[in-house]
Amino acid sequence: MTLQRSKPIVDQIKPILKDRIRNKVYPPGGRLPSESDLADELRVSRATIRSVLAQLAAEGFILRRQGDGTYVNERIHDIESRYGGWNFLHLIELNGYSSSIKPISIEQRKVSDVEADWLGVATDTSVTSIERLFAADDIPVIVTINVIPDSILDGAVDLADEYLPIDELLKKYCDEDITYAITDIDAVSAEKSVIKELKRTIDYPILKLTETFYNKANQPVAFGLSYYDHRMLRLRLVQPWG
Amino acid sequence: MTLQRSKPIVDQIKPILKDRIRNKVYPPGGRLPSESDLADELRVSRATIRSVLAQLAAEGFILRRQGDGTYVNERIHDIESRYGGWNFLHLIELNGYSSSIKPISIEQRKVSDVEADWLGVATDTSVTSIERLFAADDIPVIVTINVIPDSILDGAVDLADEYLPIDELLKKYCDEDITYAITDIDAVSAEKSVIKELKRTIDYPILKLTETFYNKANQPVAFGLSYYDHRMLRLRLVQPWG
DNA sequence: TAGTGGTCTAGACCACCCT
DNA sequence: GGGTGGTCTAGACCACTAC
Repeated sequence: MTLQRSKPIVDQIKPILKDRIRNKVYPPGGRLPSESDLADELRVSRATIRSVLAQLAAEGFILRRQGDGTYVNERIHDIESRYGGWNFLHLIELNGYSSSIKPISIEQRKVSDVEADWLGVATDTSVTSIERLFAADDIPVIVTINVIPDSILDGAVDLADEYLPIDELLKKYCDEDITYAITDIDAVSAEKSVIKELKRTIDYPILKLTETFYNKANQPVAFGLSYYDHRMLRLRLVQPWG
Repeated sequence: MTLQRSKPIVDQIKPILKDRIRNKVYPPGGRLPSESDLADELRVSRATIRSVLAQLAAEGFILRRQGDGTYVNERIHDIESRYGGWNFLHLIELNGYSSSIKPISIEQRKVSDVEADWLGVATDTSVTSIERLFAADDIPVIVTINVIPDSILDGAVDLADEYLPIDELLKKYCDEDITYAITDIDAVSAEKSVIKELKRTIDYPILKLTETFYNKANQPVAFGLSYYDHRMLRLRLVQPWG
């Protein structure tokens, strides 16, 4: 195991430890080696190890107890099924289903009022809208509509890229990196347009996620509306306290 | 401004910078002093300052750009209204409403099946259940039911403590600190029992939050069910990317 | 008491942005 | 080029837990 200088050491070590947890080299509920031991083994400073462990703790993978040790959180075997990060395909797989994605439409059109508001653009702005359906074991569970202003889009979106998550689309077509996202969560009765895609009976509520994505310059670069059938796929948050 | 040695410096500096942002010493969208300048001013090392700034960035308050500077995120003036942290009274205030809390009941009873499942206890376990109503401008918006196993409770809960958030209750009556919480989010039709408290028409969906709280030993110490009227109070997440 | 994680320092070098 | 944040090191001391 050799560490390269090109990539941050932290980003190289994190997947190593994640793999060890996944492969039960460090078994569920079991203790990890001490910071010093890990630092020695991986030939890095203790501060670097600490930085990695802090990230894993923030994500809930490990629990740290002063004077005691660092332990694998056995309750979070499916921790990546939590909200945040946002790759629906991955999310579905991690919940034990086979995932598939079905493009519904790609079109250029004027923004809606809601979209213009969140994106902070004029109401006659042209956008590219991508509507997609995610299925778990071929059962439709999520419908998403993503909207990107044409002004930042570098060319038309290739139909072959319909499966790409929003952050990769932005990277590929706008060279934009998402810095953070704001999500509002609502409960809604399944509207007719949505019901059609989700193929469910009309009378039970689903979750509506209203997302806005910002770049490094703090400008909104994309907007998303997702209808989420939580009966198949739980929307789960892990919140470190304090 | 003198820093004490007793409390971690990071925890002393963080509120200082937060205050400066709130009081617009560092105006919205404006730039903070460089890490070195802050380190000099506050008489700490750059690493310490960086640790504070990393926390503020993770919470969305500031944006950091390599080679450029650190900026106040003007979009997050109401950032504390995001989910996580979990003090509903505070949340309501930050949304610009006057907040109030109305205890509905405190009782000792057997756990329900759902509660027993989440808490990992036997079905005949005795628990203390606290049901409360939170109002914004006197309009009921949240109903919460918190459940704590009597086995870890140190004495009966005083009626005067009904206004305490769950983490403070656990601290006071069990001497337990919450390490993390897992929350599942559902959309539900307002059930009759809930409707009664929320005083709404029956036919629109609300959010149901199912929370389990864990201590340092990774044992569930409390369970909560909250019904959340998102029409008055948005449920908002801020997600740092990457 | 030994070993753990928690905090903090001082300094180095790098990547990046702006002018 | 000069300043910024990003990464990393080596070492120190402290607070806490388990034994």
